[in-house]
Amino acid sequence: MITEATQDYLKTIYKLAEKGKTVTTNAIAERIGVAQSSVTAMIKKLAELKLIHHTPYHGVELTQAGEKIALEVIRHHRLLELYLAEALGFSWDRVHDEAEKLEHVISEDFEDKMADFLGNPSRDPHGASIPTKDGVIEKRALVPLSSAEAGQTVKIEQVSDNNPEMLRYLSDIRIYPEVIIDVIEKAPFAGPLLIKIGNNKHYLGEKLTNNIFVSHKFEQE
Amino acid sequence: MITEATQDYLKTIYKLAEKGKTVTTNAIAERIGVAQSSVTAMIKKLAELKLIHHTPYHGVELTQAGEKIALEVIRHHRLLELYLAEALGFSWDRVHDEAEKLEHVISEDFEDKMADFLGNPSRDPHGASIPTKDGVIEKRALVPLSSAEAGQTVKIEQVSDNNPEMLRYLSDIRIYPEVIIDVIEKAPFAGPLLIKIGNNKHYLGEKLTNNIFVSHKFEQE
DNA sequence: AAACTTATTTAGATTACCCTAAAAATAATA
DNA sequence: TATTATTTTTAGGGTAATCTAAATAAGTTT
Repeated sequence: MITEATQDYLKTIYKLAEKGKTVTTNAIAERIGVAQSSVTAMIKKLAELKLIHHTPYHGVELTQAGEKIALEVIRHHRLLELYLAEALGFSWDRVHDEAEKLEHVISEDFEDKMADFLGNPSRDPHGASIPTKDGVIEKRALVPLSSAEAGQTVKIEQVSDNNPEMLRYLSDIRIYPEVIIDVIEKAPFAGPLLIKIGNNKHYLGEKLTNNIFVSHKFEQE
Repeated sequence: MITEATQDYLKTIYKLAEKGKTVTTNAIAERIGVAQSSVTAMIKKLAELKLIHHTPYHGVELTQAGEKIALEVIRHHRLLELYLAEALGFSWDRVHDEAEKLEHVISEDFEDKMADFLGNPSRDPHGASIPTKDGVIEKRALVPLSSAEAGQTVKIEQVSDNNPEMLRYLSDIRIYPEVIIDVIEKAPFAGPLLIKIGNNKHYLGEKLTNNIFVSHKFEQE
């Protein structure tokens, strides 16, 4: 039986791997919020179940079976986030925590009925891609807003979903997926960005701009 | 922290107590589907948490604190059942199992939003009363259909929610809460009942009539 | 290469829940 | 009342996930 903890580890490994870096024991421990030794123990278990490959001292990789489970959990999570927002009127800063608990317990039937209600959506409220039922996920080449240059016009594609306070601020200043913004200036040494949204300008610090992902307008259309 | 298992035991104790009989270790074990010794252990824990009173060899009783938790879980369960049916189109034989898992993980916020969406309902799809947010539950004097006599006209008030197969049969023959039926004849020695619903007649065995709860029409209005 | 730092793993415990099998208490019957 | 049957509890274990603290391996500096 695949436990909730197992699902959480697989999901976490998937997300860390997505960023390109090798997935270390440490990184998993930090992300999940457990001791490193707990991760070592779980890694051993996951490797026995053939859900990951583990090269001691050199990190882990999901097997196909492991990735399948990870994507199922992620599908649940993202469908839930959108469903909670659309059907129940949750604000976008609250959907993550609720989905985090529900993702492990809903049935296939529940999943299908949500997907149906939502018209088989491809993005969650934060702009993240929703894997299909058979485990296919759209891969987009997004860059953090922090890497944009003064003078560029970019489109907000996605924002991190796990910091409610940040999400509230972002909605205050009208930063959502699909919004087009202009980068007016960029202070040197990874300093704040001055951006323009409609008629408003805002300075955004690095903490923020690392968690906002954009595509360049000219690359889009 | 109140664990899921704790919630399940309290809910089960509440439901058994509701039937009038004393709540024995055995009854709890059977209902939850665990060994008796597991129940003994949990009883010890619940008594330490002052959620129940325990008289060894003579059963348990919920304290006020215990009943409060039980009613919260029951509220979650019944709101969820109705929500799943109304908002997501679940058939009434499927809502129980799904609600059984979700009831432990939804937030207060989720509960409130469901209640809102449903217009603060007082009954779930099987006719069971939904406790209010502050733990008040309407108590009705219902009798099993098996105790009705030939010639009586009764109103279906509630049916057991935990047997999907039975629920499918009941909806096949149009037995739902609020439906009025006539008891045509009753075979002796707790035999089957012949009932009339609209223009159709059906024989119902004891297994069924013990799980259908009615009120007598003349008592109602 | 030796010494230090950092990352990872092992060792040993803890908590929550569950189990089987045996013992003890209570209730039912001869 | 003594015996039998039933119910409940104790005794002793197991699994899954977690922890702290100590040991080991790998990577980095001097």
